[in-house]
Amino acid sequence: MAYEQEKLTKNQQTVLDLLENSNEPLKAYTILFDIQKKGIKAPAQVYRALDKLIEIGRVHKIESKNSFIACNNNNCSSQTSTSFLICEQCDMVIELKKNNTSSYLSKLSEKFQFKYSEHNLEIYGLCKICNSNNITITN
Amino acid sequence: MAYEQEKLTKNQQTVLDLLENSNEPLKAYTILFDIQKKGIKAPAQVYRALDKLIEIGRVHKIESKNSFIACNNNNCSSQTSTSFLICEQCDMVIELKKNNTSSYLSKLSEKFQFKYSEHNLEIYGLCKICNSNNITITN
DNA sequence: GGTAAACTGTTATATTATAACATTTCAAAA
DNA sequence: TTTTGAAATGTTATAATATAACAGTTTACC
Repeated sequence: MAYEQEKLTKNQQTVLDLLENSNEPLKAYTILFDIQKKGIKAPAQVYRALDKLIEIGRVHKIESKNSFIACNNNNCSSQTSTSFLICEQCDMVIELKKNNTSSYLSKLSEKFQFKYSEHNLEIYGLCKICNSNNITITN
Repeated sequence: MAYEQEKLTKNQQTVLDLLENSNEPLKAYTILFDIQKKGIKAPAQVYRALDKLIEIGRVHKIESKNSFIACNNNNCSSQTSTSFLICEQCDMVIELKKNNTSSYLSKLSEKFQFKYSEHNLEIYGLCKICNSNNITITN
């Protein structure tokens, strides 16, 4: 464990701390609001920190929600391909590791004579907990 | 062929015509600019037409590009799950049919005790033409 | 210690999207 | 064939998301 991680600056660390302690993806302006007490006052500061964190693989963007989430994979660094399971009910997100999907997507691309480079995959549905709650309620 | 299609209104048809004649996904404000000569003057008009076209499955949104593309599947109606191959070089997009991915994604979700409902999949890479051009150029 | 690259703080602005509301269209029920 | 109600329209205003630009500061490192 404990990969060598790039050292973060104050703003980057502040944004990452917030994301790592969140149970769901956060929007940029939510982040801004939540860390104003730490001296970050402008959107550009948040977006810059996010850009860097994304670049080094510590944070990912969930495109369909304009939201950001801390990476939960130790060795995601510089990975631009992401796959998420997103619970429609509680907003919890599970991040899948690249090896769960990349080879399949690469092969799928080949069928269309398309050279795979990277991907975003956002799967919506119900997490285990919400699904079992629903079953209980509706029976 | 020739599925019974829901009848479109003037604005919806105008927006759809533009998208169907485009070689790449278009942004909402590009659409607005391109159809101002047809009497559509405000963003809300474009977004309303897009919302409806998306709802009935004639148009899809490519989330990572904030762009819209006409559906090239005759029977996509009411389908919210989409999969695209997007060429990084020429912006061409191939839309995959649902049966290419859904069962795989559904099974993948199950491994994480997650109940699949729908998905967005955006694969980036090189289309056949751009890929072969590149090979030619770089050799 | 000099210096280049990266980061910061700040103001302004661009881009993407929706709210709100009065009016019009149009198909289908009375 | 009226009426009526849901959907669509035109319009103005504003919200939400994101970037540009620039001067000043910190940091790594030679």
